[in-house]
Amino acid sequence: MADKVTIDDVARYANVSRQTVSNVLNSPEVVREETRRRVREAVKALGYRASQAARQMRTGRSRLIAVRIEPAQEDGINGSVFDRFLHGLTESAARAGYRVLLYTADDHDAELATFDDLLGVYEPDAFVLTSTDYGDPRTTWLLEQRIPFVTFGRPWGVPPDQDYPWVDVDGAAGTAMATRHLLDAGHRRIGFLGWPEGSGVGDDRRAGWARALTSAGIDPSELAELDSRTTDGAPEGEAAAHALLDADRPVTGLVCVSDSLALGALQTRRRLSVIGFDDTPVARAVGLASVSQPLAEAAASCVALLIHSLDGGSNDARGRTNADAAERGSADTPSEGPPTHVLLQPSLVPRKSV
Amino acid sequence: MADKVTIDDVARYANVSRQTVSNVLNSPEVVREETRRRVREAVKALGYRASQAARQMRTGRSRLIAVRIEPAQEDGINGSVFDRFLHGLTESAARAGYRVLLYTADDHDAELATFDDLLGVYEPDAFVLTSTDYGDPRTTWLLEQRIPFVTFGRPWGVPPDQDYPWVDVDGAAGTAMATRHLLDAGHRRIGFLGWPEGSGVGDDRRAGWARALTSAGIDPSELAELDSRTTDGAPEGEAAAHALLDADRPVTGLVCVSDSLALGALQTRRRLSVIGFDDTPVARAVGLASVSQPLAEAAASCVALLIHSLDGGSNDARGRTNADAAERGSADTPSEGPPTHVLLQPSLVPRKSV
DNA sequence: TTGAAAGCGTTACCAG
DNA sequence: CTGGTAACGCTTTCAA
Repeated sequence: MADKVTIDDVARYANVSRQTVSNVLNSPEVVREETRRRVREAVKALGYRASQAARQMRTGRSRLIAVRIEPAQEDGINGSVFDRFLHGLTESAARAGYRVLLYTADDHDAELATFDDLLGVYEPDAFVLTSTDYGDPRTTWLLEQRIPFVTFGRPWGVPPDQDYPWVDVDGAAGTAMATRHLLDAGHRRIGFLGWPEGSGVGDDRRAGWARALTSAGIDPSELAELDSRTTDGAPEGEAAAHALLDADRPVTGLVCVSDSLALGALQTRRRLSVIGFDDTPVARAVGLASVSQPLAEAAASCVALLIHSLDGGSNDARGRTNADAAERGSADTPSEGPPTHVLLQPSLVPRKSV
Repeated sequence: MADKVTIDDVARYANVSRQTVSNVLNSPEVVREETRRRVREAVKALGYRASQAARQMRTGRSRLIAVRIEPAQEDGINGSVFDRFLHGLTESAARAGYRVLLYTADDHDAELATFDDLLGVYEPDAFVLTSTDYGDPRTTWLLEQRIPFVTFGRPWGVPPDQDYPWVDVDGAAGTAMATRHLLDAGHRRIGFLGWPEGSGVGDDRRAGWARALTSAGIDPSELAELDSRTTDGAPEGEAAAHALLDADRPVTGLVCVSDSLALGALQTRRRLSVIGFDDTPVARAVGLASVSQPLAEAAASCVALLIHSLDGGSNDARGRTNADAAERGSADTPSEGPPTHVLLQPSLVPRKSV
C-alpha cells in the first residue's frame, strides 16, 4: 500500500512540472497563486512527502540534530532532568522540521570520534551538548570544524574568544530565591548543601545562596560554618545535614544543590526546612520543595538558536519569544543578529518540606 | 578540512574503480585479498565514510530506528526506566550500525500520523514501541503496513493471529521472587500494593505475588484481604499501606507494583518490609529493595530482533518473514529462524527495607 | 575479479 | 512564472 509517491507523481497529478512542485514546497512566493493551490491539493491527495534522503543529497542538509543520551547517573535521581530536556528538544525540533538523533559516548574522546563518525555518515546539521565542563574539548572541536551547535549549560572558564551559543538556567537566581523564601519564613540560620568546589554549576548555585544571605544582612563570616560540600547522593546529604544540625549554632533551614542531597537531609527526620534543586519526581513524591528549571523552554531555546544559524535567521515557524524575554546577552553581542546566549529563570515549587 | 571525501576519492587513491571500493565495504569476499587490503588502507587514510543519504537512495534503507520518547510521567519516578532502556537501545543500535531517531506523540492517533510522516520523510527501517496496551492500534497499523517493529512489552489481549516480535521482562517472576524473599525471611502476612485491575503489566505482577503465596500454602481466600489497588504515586501508596497495616490481621511485608507506591509505603514509617519494582534511582537513594529489570539486555534483544528481520530475513520489500511468522500464531515457529519473542528474567536487589 | 553505466528523488541552474 | 537538464554519492546490474 505504501508505495512511494514521488514529486513526479505530484507534478503529473497537478499538471505542472517537477520543480514547480518543488518551488511550491520550498519557495511558495515564486509560484502563481492558482498553481500553488492546485499543487498543494495534489500533495494532500497523494499524501506526498519529500524524501529526506534525496533532499539531503541535493542540499547537504539532513534536518537532523544529534544529541548524546547520558548514561543514568550513579545516583540517577537527577537523570530525569535530562529526560525532560530531551523530550522538550524532540518536540521543539519536530515543530521546526527537525528530528533528534541519539548517540552515546563514554567520555570526551569517544564523543569526538562519534562526532566525526556521525558527520561522515548521517551528517547531522547540528549538535546539542548537555554537560559542558571546564575546558570541554568538544566545544573547541566543533568550533574548529565549524559545525553548528548549542550547549545547554554556560561555558565555565572558556576564553571569551571561543564564544558560542548557549542556553542555561540561572542557578544562582534559583538558590537565591530559595534562600529568600526561607528568610521570609523567619529562618536566620540557613545552610547550604553543595557539591565540592570546582563545578561551575555547583559554585554558581552556592553563590546565589551566599548572595541572598549577605544582602539580607547576614555577616559574610558566618557563611563558612553554614556551608557543607559533599559528593552527590542521599546518604551523603544525610550525613552532611546531621553535621550542620549538630553544630553549636544549628541550621534551621537548608538550601541544597540537588534533590538527592535534599532527600538525604529530609531523611534525618529532624526539624528542618529543606529546599532541593531540579524538582525531580522524587521531590514531588516526598513533598520536597525544590527549584524547578524550565526545561521545555530551555529546549525550545536551544532549537531556536540552532534554527537561527541553520535556516539563516527569520525562518521562525511560530513566535518563539521566551528567548528574548529571559535573555541576558553576555556582554557584547558583536554587531548583528539576536543574542546567542539565553539565560532562563527557574522557579520555586513550595511543598511541605518548608 | 572536513571536505567530503567520496567513494571516488578512495577509488582514485587506491587505484581501483568506484565500486570495487563499494564491494570491499559491502561484500568483501568478492574482492581479491590484496586489493581489499589496499582499499581498506585508502579508506582509513582518507577517513572515508559512506554517506548514509546516498546509500539510502540506492538501497532504500535508512539505518534509522524510530522510538517515541515518552513525556515524563505524572509521577515520573518510573520515568528513569524508559530512560535507561533508551540508552541501551541507542548503544545496541549503534553497535549494529543503526541510529535511534526520536519522536513524540500525545496519543495513539497522533502517533499513527507521526508513523506516516516519518515513513514518508526519514523512512526509518523500524520502530520500537514501548508502552503497549490492550487493543493498541499502533501494532495493528504497523502490521498492516508491513513495517518492521518490535515492542518492549508483551501484547496484552491481542488476538493470536496478530503475532509480532516482542521483548519483555517477566514481571510475575519478579514479584514471585520478591514474595518468596519475604516468605524466606519469615513473613506470613505479605500484602500486594498494585495498580487498578485492567493493566496488563499490573495484573501480571500481581499474579506472581498470588502464585508465590498460594504455592507456599497460603489459603487463596486470604489473598483478597492482602491485596490493595490504587493509582500510582507515593501518597496513594502511603494511604493504601496504612489501610493494610491497620487491618485486623495486619501485613508485615509488602510487595509493590512500583517504586512509587513502595516509597509511599516506606513513608508510613511503620515496621514493615517493603519491596518495590523497577529499581529506580529513588529506591537506591532511600534503601528500598526492588525488583530490577535488565533494561540494557531488553534493549539489546529489541535490536537483535529488529536486525534479524532487517538484515537477516528476506531483505526484499515484498517477502517479509515477519508476515509469515504472523500467520502461524505465537506457539512455535518450527522451521524458520530464531524465536521472535524474548522474555527476560528480573532480579531482586535487596536493601535495608527488607 | 574488475570496470562502465544506470538510476534512486531532489533541488539548482538555465533557458523559454 | 514554467519547463528541461545536471548533479548530489552511492549500489546494482551488466560486460569485459
